[in-house]
Amino acid sequence: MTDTAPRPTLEAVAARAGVSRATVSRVVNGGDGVREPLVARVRRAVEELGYVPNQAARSLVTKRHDAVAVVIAEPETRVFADPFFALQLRGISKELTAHDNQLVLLLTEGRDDHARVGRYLAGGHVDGALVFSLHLDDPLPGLIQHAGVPTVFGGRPGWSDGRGGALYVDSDNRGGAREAVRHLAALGRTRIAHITGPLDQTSAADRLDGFRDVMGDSDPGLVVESDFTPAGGERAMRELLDRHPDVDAVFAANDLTAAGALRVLRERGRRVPEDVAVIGFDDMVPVAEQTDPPLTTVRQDIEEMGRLMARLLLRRLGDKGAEAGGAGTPSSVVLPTTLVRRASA
Amino acid sequence: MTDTAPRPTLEAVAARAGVSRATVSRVVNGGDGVREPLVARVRRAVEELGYVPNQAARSLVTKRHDAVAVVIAEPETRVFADPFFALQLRGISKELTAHDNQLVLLLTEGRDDHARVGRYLAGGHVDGALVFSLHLDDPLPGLIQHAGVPTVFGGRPGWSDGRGGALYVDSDNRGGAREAVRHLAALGRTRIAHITGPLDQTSAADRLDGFRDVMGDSDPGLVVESDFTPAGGERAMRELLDRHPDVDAVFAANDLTAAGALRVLRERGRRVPEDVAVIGFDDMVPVAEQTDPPLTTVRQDIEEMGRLMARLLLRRLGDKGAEAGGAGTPSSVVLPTTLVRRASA
DNA sequence: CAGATCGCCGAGAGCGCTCTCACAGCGTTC
DNA sequence: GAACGCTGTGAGAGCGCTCTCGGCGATCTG
Repeated sequence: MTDTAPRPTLEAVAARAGVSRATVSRVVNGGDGVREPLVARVRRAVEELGYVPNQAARSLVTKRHDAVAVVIAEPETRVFADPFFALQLRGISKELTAHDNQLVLLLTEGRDDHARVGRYLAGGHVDGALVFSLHLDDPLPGLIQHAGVPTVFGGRPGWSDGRGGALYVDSDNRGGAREAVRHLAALGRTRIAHITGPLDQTSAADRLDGFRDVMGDSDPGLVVESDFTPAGGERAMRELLDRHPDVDAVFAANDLTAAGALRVLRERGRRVPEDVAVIGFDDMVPVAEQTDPPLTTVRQDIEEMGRLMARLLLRRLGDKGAEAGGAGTPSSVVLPTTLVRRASA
Repeated sequence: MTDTAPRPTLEAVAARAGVSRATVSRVVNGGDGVREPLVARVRRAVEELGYVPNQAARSLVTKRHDAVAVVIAEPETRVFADPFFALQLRGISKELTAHDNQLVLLLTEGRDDHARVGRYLAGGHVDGALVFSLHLDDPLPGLIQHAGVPTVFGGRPGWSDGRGGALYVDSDNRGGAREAVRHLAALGRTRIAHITGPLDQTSAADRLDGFRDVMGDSDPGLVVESDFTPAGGERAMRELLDRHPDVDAVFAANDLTAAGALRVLRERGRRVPEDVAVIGFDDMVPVAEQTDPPLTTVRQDIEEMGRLMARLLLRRLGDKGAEAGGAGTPSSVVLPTTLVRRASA
């Protein structure tokens, strides 16, 4: 409640320590090239006055902000239905704070927001951006690249193959899907179906590719497109059961979908996993553990993805500066997945 | 990749428009007191050059940052198990961006992080803070008050009764609990139990109070302390069933706990809701809809809570400045809850 | 129609910091 | 013992903006 205590400036610290502003600045920023007795004196003055550098003034001259934007597009859709982004944020946050960077969160919904984000990023308020954009046709990535802000994407952007240079971190959706389907096959299942996610998202497309890697195009009827929701899972499962009553295994593109499928299976009197084995994707623990039976699924290390995204970006930012150029330019990363066996397959 | 295009300054815009820096500044900040032809000329120059104000320079003189910190303490515990914080964040974000404020996210885990956050807030990088601190003994709120940053808490802080002035937004945990228990009573249940959350959190304590408001202290054995987790819910339910086999209704302090209880009930052969009616709290949709049977629960408007928190803070910040003082000082808000009837009660 | 008033605009100071540059002090070399 | 390097320190400019203040033309008053 003490209204705006006048925060001490460099000048004040300098006066108290009996040195110049420049020396205090040097000490505050690492203390290279200042002799020990002075360093101590300055440190003490800083301590006594409770000096904290004014970031605005600093940024003004360094053109650095030590801040990174995290852009999450269209949160309504999916983001907040599961802890996916929360975990990524945690990973990002850890890495960022470890390097004294701030996290500016930008949530967007709809087109006008895109413009706002574009302006913000172009405005040079942050040093870089971490962007989550799920859909192929999202204009956001384009805007951002246009803004010229160093960026790392969460999940492979749909267009990244052709053009070079887009940095991203993704998990091995295709490999994970393969593993899931192989597991079902190893269980002796022969009529294995796949309920996909929305195929305009690379994660869903990649999981479908993984499925096909193992199953081939043999019976296209066993692939039903869906939308990552439980309701979608129910619908797809019904369709599947009607068209192919002999189906004995289902690989669902995510856990929510699997949960929906599970319900329909029970309702239709199929036992899981005896009659039909089910595997999900994501390992959304609160869901996967609550289903009946608990869901076998493919886990991705989400927090680690976040951490890696931040690390990649920070490294890129560092390279531009005068950091040790030894590490070379960073490149995109695809993280492995692991199959988590519970009861459903 | 166009390395740091030299962003245009006020000076540049002024030159192009043939006016002074001051005039451009006026136009950029609302344009009061500048005659129309000039306004238009400046606007055009801004457009043509793609001018974006340098926030650092601006903050340096205004001492305003148009940024608010959101502090989430100890995310590991509970935060990321459910979409609770994600939804709050969304509400906060909406309100903040509507008033052109940025959201700086600070996630903490452990004591050293507290110090870091304290330093950051004291450093005056943001105009205010929105703080989520779940536990009574959390030192963070103290630190923050000490830092003298205008703050709004998410959820009633444990100590706020005695001391004055702490602004918070909470949902009506006590009232919601009362409603839940009354609903069970109206169903004709007489042996109503309560599985609590961790009682060092005000939300859990308030829900217990609400339970007692209706049930009195009649049978203390019907209250079992737990921890907001599914496993805790299972444990508590078992204990309850062992001690009171005649229990015919359970009010669980949250949905996760209720899900655990449901499982034990089924395992022990009790039908829900016929033998035992169950109500949760939170309306964590992905969980509440997946349980068998779907969970009756108490919903709180989480996104609205976030929005309100931001609104309160913004208003407080505005008051300090030269805004219309008409609205008076804002005060804490308690949001109503609603009972969502599904199948479990 | 003179004088007071008002609205609009420009000049200039200064926010708190970093960074370059000059210079002081010291040790080294021939 | 003079010339030369160092290293450590201070002086000062300037980052891009806001905001006060003073000037000046236009309007209002008596």
